[in-house]
Amino acid sequence: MVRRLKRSFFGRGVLEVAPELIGATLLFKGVGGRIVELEAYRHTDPAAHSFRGPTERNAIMFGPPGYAYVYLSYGIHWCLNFVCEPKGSASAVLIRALEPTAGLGAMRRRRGALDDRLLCSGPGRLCQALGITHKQNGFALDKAPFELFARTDDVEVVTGPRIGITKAADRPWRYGLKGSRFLSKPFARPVKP
DNA sequence: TGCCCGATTAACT
DNA sequence: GTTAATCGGGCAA
Repeated sequence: MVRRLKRSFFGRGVLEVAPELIGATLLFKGVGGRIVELEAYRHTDPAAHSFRGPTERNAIMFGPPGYAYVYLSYGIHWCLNFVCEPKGSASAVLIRALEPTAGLGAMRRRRGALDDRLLCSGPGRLCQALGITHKQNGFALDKAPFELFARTDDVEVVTGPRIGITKAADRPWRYGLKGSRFLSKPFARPVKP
């Protein structure tokens, strides 16, 4: 039984929502896959875009949950977030990697002839593969052209420090599907006692 | 207005 | 391992 995720799914604590999204399926115009990696950002978190208050860029983060926040990273790459928590809490999850399952042809065309492992393994890569840009900023996640489906299988979720940030880099708010071949980077193996 | 730097990636050595 | 590409946000002046 496939269950569509509604906007209300996101109206809870971002640290609660984040692990539940691992294994969920994200499609944009029928192209996408299974979410295998993401990171949580809260407005009380110095690494979050919303930390210093609302601006033109981050306005969507301060709106209601269940919408897409898309921003340009390093002047080059688009990155996709899902807004979480009640309106005004300005928290979101950054979608960092997908296991491609639908529309492989379109993804290969947009990304160039690469190893399928590199199609969606990174926040900029997956936006390029799905064709997501600033035009989708503010789109509802439970309405076309977006589709989101809850996971249907049991998954094992691993956590670790977030990637590519300098502030609050110690907080373990990166979540991944254990053993996935489509992570942007491996998670550190637990150290033996 | 000017300057620095970033929730990144690919192509280097 | 290192670094260029590329540009908007945020802050100092």
